[in-house]
Amino acid sequence: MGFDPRAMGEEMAKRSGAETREKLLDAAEGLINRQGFAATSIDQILERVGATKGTFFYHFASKQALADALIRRFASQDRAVLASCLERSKTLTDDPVQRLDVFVGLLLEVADVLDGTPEPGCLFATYCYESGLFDAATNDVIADAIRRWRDEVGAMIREAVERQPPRAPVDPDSLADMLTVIFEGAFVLSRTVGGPTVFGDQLRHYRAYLRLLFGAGAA
Amino acid sequence: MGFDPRAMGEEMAKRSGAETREKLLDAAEGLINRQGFAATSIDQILERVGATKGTFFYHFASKQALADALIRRFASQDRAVLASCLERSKTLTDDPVQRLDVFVGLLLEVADVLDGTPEPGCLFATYCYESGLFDAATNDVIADAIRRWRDEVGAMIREAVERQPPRAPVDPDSLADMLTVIFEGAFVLSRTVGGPTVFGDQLRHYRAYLRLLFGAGAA
DNA sequence: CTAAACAAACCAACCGGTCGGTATAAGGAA
DNA sequence: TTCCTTATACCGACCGGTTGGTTTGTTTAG
Repeated sequence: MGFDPRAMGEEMAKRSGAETREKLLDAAEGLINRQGFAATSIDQILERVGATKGTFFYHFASKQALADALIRRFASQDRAVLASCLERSKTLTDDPVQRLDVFVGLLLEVADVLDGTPEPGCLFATYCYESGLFDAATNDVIADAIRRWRDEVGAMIREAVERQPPRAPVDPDSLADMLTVIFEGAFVLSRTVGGPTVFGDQLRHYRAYLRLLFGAGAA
Repeated sequence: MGFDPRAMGEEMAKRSGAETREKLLDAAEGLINRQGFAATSIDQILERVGATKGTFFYHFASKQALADALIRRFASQDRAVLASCLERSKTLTDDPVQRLDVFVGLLLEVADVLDGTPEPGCLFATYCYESGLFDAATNDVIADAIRRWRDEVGAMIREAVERQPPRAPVDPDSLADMLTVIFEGAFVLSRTVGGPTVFGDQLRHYRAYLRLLFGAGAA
């Protein structure tokens, strides 16, 4: 968001190319969240921002390029969330089993934010249900992002399993994937039937499952 | 499906309006699964079926009407799966805790089918990520279908909880919703990173969670 | 001067939708 | 049986509007 302290008067600094680009991306993301990519026209995006066609094609070579830039930005934010929770959980505890629990606890804060968002959406899912419209490179961005969660969370789970044998046999990869599954599933649930604590409730189930598996205190 | 026993020769009965309608729905579903609704043109559907514009608008008043007919058909199939698994689980055992386990076991067969499908997709999710394109009645079909799962599975869980207090506190509704969440999440996972046993693995985690909660098999 | 944005006209392709017409089969009346 | 009517099912040319994208030129700020 970062305001520009110099230009708080009335007129925003006209000479900010990157800012206009971000505004175009923001408007596109909002519209795509409701209608999908195909139904979102360039004119609609332009109308929201208050720009003209020339401006759009100055910043993006094509609509496809917009789509690509958009998921890359989204994937970057997603990566930041993962890295932040990962790092904080490592700082807070050294025990692998506890760290896993703390990690999910930190994600619960993210879930609360999503539950407080009017129309929560995930660009990954939106794109994947229109995957036929995008080229391989664009689709790969999504796959890479999801695989990163699997790798990082999977590593944590492996450490926890090593420290404390789970109460039931566990496949670390699919158990790590389950985090993605729960988030993506919660998006669908939230957008269809709604509810004020969908993300939180589902993530708490995941945490309860982990706690039962690694049975804190009791074995 | 009901075949016409009179016209089994070679030429299909020309006078089969319902059949053409189904073919249009099938073609539309396939295309929408890959591109979404907005990007799927009527001409594309027609080309697949080998029909012309006049035929389409003879069977459907508009593209919106096609969308509506399509989810209603999908919701009807979805309802059939739920009813089938529900009824069979009731036949197989009387104990509420076991019935829940059997029910999920039957769904595992469905999961195997999905894992064997080239491009598994759920129209509910596809629509929900383009929800801005459909009217309220169309969107309601999806919400009703998902609520039905919550109600039916939620009732089973409540009976199980009553019979055998779970190892951790349980909210029946959100635990029932978790089934939908896992399926929908598995769709996204399957379509992005792929894998031959995504649905099965995730559903097995759900079953493992239930077994740990209700201590089936081992206590 | 150059980067960044505005303005407006223009284009071919495609979109959802309309419309007049046609082939076929069933049903009734002669 | 033959003829006529009627409804179903389908055809394909056509229409106005929108789409992504282009072009050419002007303006503004650093």
